[in-house]
Amino acid sequence: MDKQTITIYDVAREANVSMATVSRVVNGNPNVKPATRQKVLKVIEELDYRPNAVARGLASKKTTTVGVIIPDVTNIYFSSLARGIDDVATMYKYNIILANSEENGPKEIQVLNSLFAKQVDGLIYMGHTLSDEVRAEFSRAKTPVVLAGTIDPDEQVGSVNIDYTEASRHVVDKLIKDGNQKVAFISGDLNYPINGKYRLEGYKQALKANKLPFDDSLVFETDYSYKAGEALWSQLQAAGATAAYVIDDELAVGVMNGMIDHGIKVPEEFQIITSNNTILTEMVRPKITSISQPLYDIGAVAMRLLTKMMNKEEIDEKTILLPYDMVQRESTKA
Amino acid sequence: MDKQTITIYDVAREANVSMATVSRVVNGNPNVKPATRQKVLKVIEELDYRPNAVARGLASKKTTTVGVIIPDVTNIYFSSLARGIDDVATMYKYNIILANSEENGPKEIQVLNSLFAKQVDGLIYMGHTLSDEVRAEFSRAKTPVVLAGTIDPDEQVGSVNIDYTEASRHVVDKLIKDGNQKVAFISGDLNYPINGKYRLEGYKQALKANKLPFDDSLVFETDYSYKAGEALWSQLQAAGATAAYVIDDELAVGVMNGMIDHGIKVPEEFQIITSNNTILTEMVRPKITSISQPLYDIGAVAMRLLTKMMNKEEIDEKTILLPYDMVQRESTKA
DNA sequence: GTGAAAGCGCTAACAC
DNA sequence: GTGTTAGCGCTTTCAC
Repeated sequence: MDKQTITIYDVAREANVSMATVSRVVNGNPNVKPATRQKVLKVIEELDYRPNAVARGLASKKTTTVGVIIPDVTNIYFSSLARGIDDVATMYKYNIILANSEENGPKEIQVLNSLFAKQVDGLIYMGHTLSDEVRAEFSRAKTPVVLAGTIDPDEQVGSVNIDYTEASRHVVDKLIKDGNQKVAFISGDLNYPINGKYRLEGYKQALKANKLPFDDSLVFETDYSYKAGEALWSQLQAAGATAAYVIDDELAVGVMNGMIDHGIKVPEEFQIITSNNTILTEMVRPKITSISQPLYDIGAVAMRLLTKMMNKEEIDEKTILLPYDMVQRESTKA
Repeated sequence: MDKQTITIYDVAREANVSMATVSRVVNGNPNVKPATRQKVLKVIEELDYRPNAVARGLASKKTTTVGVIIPDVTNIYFSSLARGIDDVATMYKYNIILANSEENGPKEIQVLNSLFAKQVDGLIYMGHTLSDEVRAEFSRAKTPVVLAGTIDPDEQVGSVNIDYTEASRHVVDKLIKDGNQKVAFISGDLNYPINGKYRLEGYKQALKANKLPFDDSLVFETDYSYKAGEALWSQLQAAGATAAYVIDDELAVGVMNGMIDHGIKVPEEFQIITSNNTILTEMVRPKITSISQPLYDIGAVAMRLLTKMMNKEEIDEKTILLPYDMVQRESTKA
């Protein structure tokens, strides 16, 4: 037997006012006489009344909830973005429905449908790529969408990223200038535009600027995992690489440990630069030089952009690039 | 001008049936003639009808949404739990509202209120401790609650953990048997029962079993952070410790690196065992011996338990202990 | 400054 | 097997 849930109606009755008035005080509407407000507040307190957000959502067509699609919360890159998202969401009184997509097509679609069914006011999408099916779902629902740390080559929806091409060019250039003629590009799936298009392009630009030929055998496509990196040492040796730019920190740690475990000295004989500057880069020995992306900020700015969209505010620019940096550590020459 | 949202009513009209029938087919109720079902399905397709979960939630008083309180998604220990939670939630058609608490009292309460206002069907709480205020909120809302990787000494609500005392006793015993007379206990906040009560108790039990005195100066209370660990080396040296049991992996890596960076050899001169067996333990050199907790499973089992509670199924035991293990690596003697 | 009343889109008896 | 009809608890015109 549920202890009867108490509603706005109960409060109205006890306070001798109408539901509308109670609603006004609950929502901070200024058009209420102070005395009335006090009276209502007192009754709310006495009855321990708690507004039902579901009913409010139905009536107002706003849920103050946003959906967040994440490939895997367990991945520090994405969870850092998520943290930024949640913090500014909280700041603006939104809650987050978090869903792991595994970047698995059917599951992604199902999850999106479920979020839209729940009438989220907006959506933040994170992933390595944006499939046509997902894009189709975005336009089917009229809900505003922002991508965080995720590229949409078409720039149809809002997005927050760094300039991956430029960052990649920057660090590969450094590696070359430090004396490496053969710099490996160690990537995840090259079908992801962020890898195969942007970062690879930056890699090529650096080669070109230094009048070095592009050599296919120096491009490695592998899993985003520690183990995958660990296994790469012999192929890197075979290809004659003396340095590598790696697109993921776990992968980079794997590459480095694989090298070291097989007697190759870092940075003396092999140099490494990675991409995400997660705490990992500081926990291993030698510490790894890295591009530093403002992960938390990417998430935070993405959520901020989304709040503007949800409020139908004027947006000056919906494709945002945040500045990156490079942190010099022990896996490269100073 | 919103393109008019289409409702169950529109479908009913177009299909020449009642709203009830549409509702039945949408919800998979078998009491519908196949022919009718087909007709309705066809109209749903044509109109691109999508059920509104908010309206459903209001009418049925079930939102198929559960709240999840997490101190920090960015922490791999908690995000591993969260991943297990989300996977079985999805399996049972629930969505997760994820909220970072920072283990900050007022924020925690506010977040809880917001989740309850959204009428979550259940709640999973993660944290290092359970304040009285939080406990009070739990009982104020009649919503079922399960703790994941979190201790409630009172066992008032459901919970899933490992036996921290026993695990702690086990590894400290090993360290002693391996020849260490002075084993440090490196902990986070000792006010957290999981540390100050359970794990410390296991530490003491191991000492006692080996007829070693308890020595206060071997107990270190510090932050759960890499930096904090790194700074500990001199105090450990001063105390004469030759081994340590550490309650967090990041902290353990910090302790180890601090030692190594100051010329102390691990494991020859100092041995370390940590608690969470996250991927970190494999990424550093030497790799760190660890208690292995089934983090994903703790989350998964917690969510499973919660589904049972939400369905008001019979629960045999709401305080669940999952088995732990120890993984021997390079930071201890074989 | 306040109230009356019409929904929001759906479920859940209950009747037929 | 299908339809009717109350609500669910709140917001939001529109009057006054």
